[in-house]
Amino acid sequence: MKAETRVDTKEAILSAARSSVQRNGYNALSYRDLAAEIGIKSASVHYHFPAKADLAEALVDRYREDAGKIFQGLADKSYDEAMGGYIALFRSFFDDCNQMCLGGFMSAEITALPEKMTGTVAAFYAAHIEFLRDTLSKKLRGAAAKDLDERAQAIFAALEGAQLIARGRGGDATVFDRIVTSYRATGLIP
Amino acid sequence: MKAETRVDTKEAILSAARSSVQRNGYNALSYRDLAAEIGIKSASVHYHFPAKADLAEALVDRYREDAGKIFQGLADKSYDEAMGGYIALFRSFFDDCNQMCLGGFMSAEITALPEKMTGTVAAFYAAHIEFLRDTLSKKLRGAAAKDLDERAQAIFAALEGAQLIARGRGGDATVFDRIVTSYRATGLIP
DNA sequence: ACCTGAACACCGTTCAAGT
DNA sequence: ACCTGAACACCGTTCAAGT
Repeated sequence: MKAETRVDTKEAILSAARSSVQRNGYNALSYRDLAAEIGIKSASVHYHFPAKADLAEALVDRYREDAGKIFQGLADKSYDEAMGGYIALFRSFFDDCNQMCLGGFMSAEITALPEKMTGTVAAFYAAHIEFLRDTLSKKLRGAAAKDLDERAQAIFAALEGAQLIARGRGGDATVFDRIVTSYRATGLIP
Repeated sequence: MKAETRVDTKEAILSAARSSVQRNGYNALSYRDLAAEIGIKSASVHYHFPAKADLAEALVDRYREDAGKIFQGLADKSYDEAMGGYIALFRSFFDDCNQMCLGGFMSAEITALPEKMTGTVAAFYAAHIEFLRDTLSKKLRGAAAKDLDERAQAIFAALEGAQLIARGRGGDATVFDRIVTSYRATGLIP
């Protein structure tokens, strides 16, 4: 089918937009720049995503799905491998132009987004908390479900913060590494 | 003197801009909205701060100075009071329209700012690390200076992350509180 | 010294018009 | 179904002109 051989415009928009937002944030994303990169006009981007908020919502949904696949791949691994893989995920952002987690950007720029996006961002958080809870349960066997949830949320927040601060330091991955080492040494990350 | 009785325009710009940036970020700040709020024209804002980046730099510098004054007020307190006061500072952002730390926003939006701002943001970080290092030294008496620095950086990053995630949850201060409780319980914050 | 109106090239968004 | 040119009200920035 033709539709499979040619590059799908909607997919091309999502891909380029995701890269741009992870580099510069949602407010800095330009429909005209995006269109130019793909080779269409900005009005065409509006055909697929009427408003910027629609594009943002699609981006976060897709982003959460992709994270879910990675989490699935780590699900049957040991605690050390699963937690190590999860942390490596956060670290990988620095390999490509000091990018940042989409969820972190959406939290910062949440006021620029419609109310509806609150639920979209919450769903993204929930996916992370769920993975971390399951992973932590491998290590902290006797722990209550509520305690695992609290710990998962704390580790997620701490890693987002480590990424944010390392980004502010020019995308220095060793800053991220040293902070994570402290998280492990103090016992936040078991 | 007249200059003392009337409200200084430059000060009014800085004050309004700070509030706006802490709510919505740097990219969302509008010179025209800012001018309208103060009662001048946007071209007048450019007279005081030629480019938005100049305003951002002045904001972060002022912000760091204000933080320094608060740190001084906590300097001669006990460890518990100093650390408690520091954490209360982060929590206070939620009391007023889900604001965020200026440093956190600048880290996220660092790509929208000129290279020069890297040093400005770094100076802001350094002020926090210094305060935390001095505070931690009250509790961890025998610790090496390097270890205190690492721990200070980790706590700072973790608190920025807690604020970011609670902001993404609609500015729920109890989310921030629960995360901080985990930081304390696990030993990241002694 | 401080402010302004007008212009510039940008921006998201809309819509009638094309294929 | 998908794309586009043109228009709209916005944006940061510049500058000659005002006081």
